[in-house]
Amino acid sequence: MASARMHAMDISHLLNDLNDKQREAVSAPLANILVLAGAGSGKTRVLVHRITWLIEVEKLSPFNILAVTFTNKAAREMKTRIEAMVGMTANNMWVGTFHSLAHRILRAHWEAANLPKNFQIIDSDDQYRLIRRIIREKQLDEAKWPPRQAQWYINNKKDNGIRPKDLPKSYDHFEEMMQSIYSEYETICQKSGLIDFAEMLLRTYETIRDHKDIKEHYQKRFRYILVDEFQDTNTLQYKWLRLLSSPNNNSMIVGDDDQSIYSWRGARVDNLNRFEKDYPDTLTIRLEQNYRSSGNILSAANKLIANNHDRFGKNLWTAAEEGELISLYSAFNDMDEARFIVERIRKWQQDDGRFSECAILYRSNAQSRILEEALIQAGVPYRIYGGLRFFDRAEIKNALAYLNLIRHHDNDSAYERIVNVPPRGIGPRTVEHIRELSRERGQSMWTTTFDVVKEKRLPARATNALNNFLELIEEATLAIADLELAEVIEHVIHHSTLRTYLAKDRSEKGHSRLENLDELVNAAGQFDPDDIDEDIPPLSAFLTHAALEAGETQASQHQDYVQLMTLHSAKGLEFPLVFLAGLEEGLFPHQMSMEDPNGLSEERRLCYVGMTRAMKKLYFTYAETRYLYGQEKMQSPSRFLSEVPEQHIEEVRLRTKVSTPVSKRFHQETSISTASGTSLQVGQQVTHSKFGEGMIVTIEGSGAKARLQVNFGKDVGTKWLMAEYANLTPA
DNA sequence: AACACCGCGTTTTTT
DNA sequence: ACGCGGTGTT
Repeated sequence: MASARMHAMDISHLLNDLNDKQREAVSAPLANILVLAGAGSGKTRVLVHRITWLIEVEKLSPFNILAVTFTNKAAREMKTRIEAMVGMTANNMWVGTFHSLAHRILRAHWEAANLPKNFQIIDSDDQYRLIRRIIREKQLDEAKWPPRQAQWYINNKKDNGIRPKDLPKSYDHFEEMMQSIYSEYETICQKSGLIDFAEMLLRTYETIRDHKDIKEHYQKRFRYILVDEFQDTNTLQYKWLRLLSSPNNNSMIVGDDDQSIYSWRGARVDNLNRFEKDYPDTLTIRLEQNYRSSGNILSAANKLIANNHDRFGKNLWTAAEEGELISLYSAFNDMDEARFIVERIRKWQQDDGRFSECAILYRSNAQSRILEEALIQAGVPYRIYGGLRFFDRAEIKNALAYLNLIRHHDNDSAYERIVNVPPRGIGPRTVEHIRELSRERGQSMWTTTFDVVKEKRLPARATNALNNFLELIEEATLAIADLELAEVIEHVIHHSTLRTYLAKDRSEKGHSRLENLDELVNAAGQFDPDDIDEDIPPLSAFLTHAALEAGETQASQHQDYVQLMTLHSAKGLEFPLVFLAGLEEGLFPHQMSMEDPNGLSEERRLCYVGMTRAMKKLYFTYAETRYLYGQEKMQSPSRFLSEVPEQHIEEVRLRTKVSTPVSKRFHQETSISTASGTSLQVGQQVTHSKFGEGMIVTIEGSGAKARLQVNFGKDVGTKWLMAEYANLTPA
């Protein structure tokens, strides 16, 4: 390696414009390396430069490198940037998500994996439907045995590498039932050659583990393995990576324990520690210089996250100037909060800022509606990031199900989805009959449908309808043989009457569904089958693409929209102007996370993630009252606000009203005495001359300026009153 | 098959 | 409050 450097090779483009730590990581020896990369510390840059270094300096072939990410977006970005640097298309380098890589391995070793060659992917929606069907067939009460719960149980077991056969016999009723559903689910999937997302990883893991030749092949091939967002790996993903490593290869993992926000879906931050222990001679490098946020924002974020324990410990610093203070706005209610945010965004835009530089971040999706209303009212263009993705839309999934069924007639999952969509007289009874018979005979529903028609087992009407369906699919199968991918999809959408069916719906929704179908045809036209695999038919490649990649919902870069998203979806992004909305106890930190300390720490990390998205200016907002679940609720400021030192915050003053410093407001008064000498306290019953009897809900401030919130019951509702004038008497 | 009504839950999301 | 999914009615 040293000799490589002695040559007159120009490596300046690899190391210039990097700080010392980044350079250390990029040019590190071929060893196991843990890069603790703080928010905005340039980790993608380091990964990309590192890979280029491996190729150009260490002379590794791209063939010998494996780079793993969590999202397709991250994989794509990495690929693009590597290609730009290396100056060639590193086609034989594996860069992808855990799932896409697993899928690739399963395709190559389908026999060893005990899968049919044409195994199909089912997404979580398909999985849910299948589980629901199993529960129904077991004649169980869905209310008592929610499919969601069973789905969670199954995925959780798989994520921990546990098969039904590994489960100990249990006499717990619930456990027993879940086991039997899991077992049945596994049988059906195996029989029909279906794999869900968790299965992709588990099956790959088992295949590699149980086949020495395959294991050695990959261990030898992947001389260097790089993993991004390591704090998000789950147990199985860790074991999966562990299996690929050997004494002859090394790994570089990049992660940030402070940005671990996915423990609820199985991510184990602890894997960072395990790496240090399990991988020999690990070199740990900390990237602590932040290139994103101004000084104030960063210090505030550092102070907040310092309240968490068991951290690896990092101290992010920046060379940037202090910048503006964080502004805090205490809104009267959620509408006021939205109004304020929109007003500030307009101001930003009037000062030559762009809408697309603004992001409104919130804890839960329910918060978006009121923000949207305010944005619409003000005529500010916005986009909601996240939500239903393109390939998840029902109309798209229906069209894809047709294609799946045409491609693989035995795909029962696809069959069930569209056998009666659009409605063609094949009702639940008929489908039930076929399902039943298909199980008895151990053949697919498609094949069974043939039998049912041939044997005339059903009334003429149903038989007829089924026959039409068979003909439709067969006709399409023949017709598409010579068509281009986009034409195939167009043909299917047309002949399945999906399009005319949707066209009947004149509403805006129906209209957008039609547009989505057009977009699907369009997407197929743009699709490059080589992205998946050179060796499989374009249609199969496209279906795989659709299954593995949900499709972007992101606003196009060129359009000027305000970005709305949850804090979770904001990870990895940055914006000049950021609003953190709804900083209220119970909302953020969320009620569901407040009971256990780990939950609370994760909420705090989430807050940290949110704050560190901001480059120039950060706003905190909260509302004193908010509509939640149809009820107006009193809210108190989030504890996270009090964890940020006052020196970093400036309170936005309300119009003419002088507001109490937020630090004082955290400790809410519970009692006061009025000018007339009566003492009032929270929870007390009082009488008002006009509103009648009520109960004091909140007391704010003291003395002459004190405000009271009193609940006068159904007819009058809750009112804010000035203690001085309200003239309340104890009831 | 289309529509109306009822009851329930309601944090976060990728593949 | 609201929307979703399930059931029952026309």
